Amino acid sequence: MTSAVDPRYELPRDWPTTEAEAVALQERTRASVVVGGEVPEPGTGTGAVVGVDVAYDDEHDLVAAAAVALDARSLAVVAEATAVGRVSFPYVPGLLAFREIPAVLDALGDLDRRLGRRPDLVVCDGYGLAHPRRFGLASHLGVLTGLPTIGVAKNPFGFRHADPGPRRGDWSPLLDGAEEVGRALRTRDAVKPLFVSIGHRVTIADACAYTLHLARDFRQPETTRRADALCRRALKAATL
DNA sequence: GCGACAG
DNA sequence: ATCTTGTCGC
Repeated sequence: MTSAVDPRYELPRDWPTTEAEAVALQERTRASVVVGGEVPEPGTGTGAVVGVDVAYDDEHDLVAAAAVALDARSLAVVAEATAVGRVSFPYVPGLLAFREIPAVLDALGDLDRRLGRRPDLVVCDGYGLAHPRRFGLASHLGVLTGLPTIGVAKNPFGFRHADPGPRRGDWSPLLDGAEEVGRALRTRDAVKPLFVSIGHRVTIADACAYTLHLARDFRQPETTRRADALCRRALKAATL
């Protein structure tokens, strides 16, 4: 007998309600992250690369998530899915996953059914291992779904980094003390770098290679741009 | 106690 | 994240 809903896209029963529970869950789940693995070379895969993002309307207590699948080679949009729900957790630095993942899982599960297969890679807006407890949004989503994930953020959070060279592709280590937790990666010549980190089942080199491939025309990856536009539209539609 | 702080 | 007009430039 086949279950109607894939359990890999369901919220765990022990999903936290308080900050203390959330931190404790991160501490005991961080060991499940897999660093390294094989994903198809950027641009040569025959599968789909998925971008996820979330938008909020705190006035109406609404949250809208979007998951957009792009053809790994052409970057053309092949499938889209959205999910709307109630905001269930406040924004707390270090606990972003608990605010975004519920809606993201819903959208991702729907997208999987529409695609008819699992994505090659999921690109998240935020961090993976570059996190106070090495378990940011991208890593958490990866562990829950079992999918390869990466985190691409627009800000360095509290981490240190030297300014990368001026050209697209130039990068410098993102450091938490002496530990390298990710990379500051320049995706466009003379434009502010992005901050890339491993989510789950990928190497940092592949994470950066994919980010560059997806950010061919703009500073941000095409996956993130499409997902961002879609979740904003879904939020407006839900508000009206 | 003060400041910093992904989205 | 979100509140927000025009404006400079490709």
